[in-house]
Amino acid sequence: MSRHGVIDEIAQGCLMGRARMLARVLTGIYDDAMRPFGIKASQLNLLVVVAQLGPIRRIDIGRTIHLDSSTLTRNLQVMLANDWIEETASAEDGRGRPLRVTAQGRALLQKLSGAWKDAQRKARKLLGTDGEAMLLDLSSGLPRPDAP
Amino acid sequence: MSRHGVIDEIAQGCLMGRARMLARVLTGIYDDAMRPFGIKASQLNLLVVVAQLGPIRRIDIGRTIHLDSSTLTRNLQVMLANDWIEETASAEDGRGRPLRVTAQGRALLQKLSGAWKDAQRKARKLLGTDGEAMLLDLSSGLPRPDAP
DNA sequence: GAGAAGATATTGCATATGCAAGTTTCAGAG
DNA sequence: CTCTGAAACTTGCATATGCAATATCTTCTC
Repeated sequence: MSRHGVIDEIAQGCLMGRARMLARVLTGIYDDAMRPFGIKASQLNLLVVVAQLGPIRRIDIGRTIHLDSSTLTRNLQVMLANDWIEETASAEDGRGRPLRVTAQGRALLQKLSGAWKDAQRKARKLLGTDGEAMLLDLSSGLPRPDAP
Repeated sequence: MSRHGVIDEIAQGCLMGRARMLARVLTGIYDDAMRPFGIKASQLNLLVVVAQLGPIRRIDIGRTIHLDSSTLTRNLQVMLANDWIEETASAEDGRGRPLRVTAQGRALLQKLSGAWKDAQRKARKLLGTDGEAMLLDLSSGLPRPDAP
C-alpha cells in the first residue's frame, strides 16, 4: 500500500471504477453466451427493451436505460440492418419514429433464451445472492432522466 | 407488463444490463467532475492504478482491473501523449515495458482530487451506504484473471 | 398560414472495449 | 549457439459511449 492517500482512495474506492469493472466482467460472460447467436449482449439488452416496451421512440429507450440518443441512433442501426427491429411509422412522421421488434427478433429471443439463462446463472453465482439483489435494487433506484 | 416471460425476465433481471446501466450513470457523474481537468473518468482510473502499482506492465494492469490488453494499448497511448505516464525501461527490455506515473501525472492527481471527492460524494448519495458497500464488496470478490 | 419555439434524431469527433490474428522478444531445449 | 515455444504487445475490425452542433419535424402563436 502506498503512502499517497488520494491515490489509494481512488484506486480502491472509486465507485465508478468498480462499476465499470463489474460491467466489463459481466459483459464478458454474456457475450460468450451470445456469440453463437451472432448478437452482442449489449444488443440483446436493447432488443428486450424494444420487445417489452415497443413501439417505443429512441428518446424513451434512452430514458429507460440511461443511454444517450446519439448512441442509440448508431446501435439501433445495426439491429435494424439485422432485421431484429423495425421502424413503425412512415417517413412523414418526423418527430419520433417508434421502433418495434420484428418476428425475426422475437424468434431470436426465443432461441437464445436458454443461453441467456446459463449466463445469468453464472453471473448470479459470481455475485452471490446478496450481490444480485443489491445490483437489481441499485439500478432500480436510479432516478429517471427527467421526463417531460 | 407483457405476457412474454423471457422478455420480461431479461428486461428486468439481466445482471449485465443493470451493471452496464449503473456504470453509465456513474461514469456521467465522474466525467462531469473531471471535465475541467481535461481527463476522462476512465483515464483517471487507469492513472491511479499506474500511480499506485507502477512501474507496472500492461498485462498486469489488465489483470488488476479486468481490461483487455488491446484496450490498454490504445487507452494508454492517449495518456502517454499527455505525459501523465511514461515507459520505464529502455528499449532493450523487450517483453514488457512497464509504465509509471510522471510528475505531471502526479500533480494532476493532486489538482483533481477535490473534484473527484465531490463526484464520489454524489455517487455515494445516489447509491446509499448499503449500495456503496455492496458495490465495493462485489468488485473485490471478482476472481482475478488467472495469473501465471 | 408564416414564423418562432421546442422536441427528436443525426452527424462529427474522440474515447472505450474486446476478439482474432500477427509481431516482437525472452527463456529454455537441444 | 540456434531453434522453438511462450509471453507481452500491437493491429485490424466491429461495436459501444457521450458531447456538441446540426438537421428535421411538430406545434404553438400571431
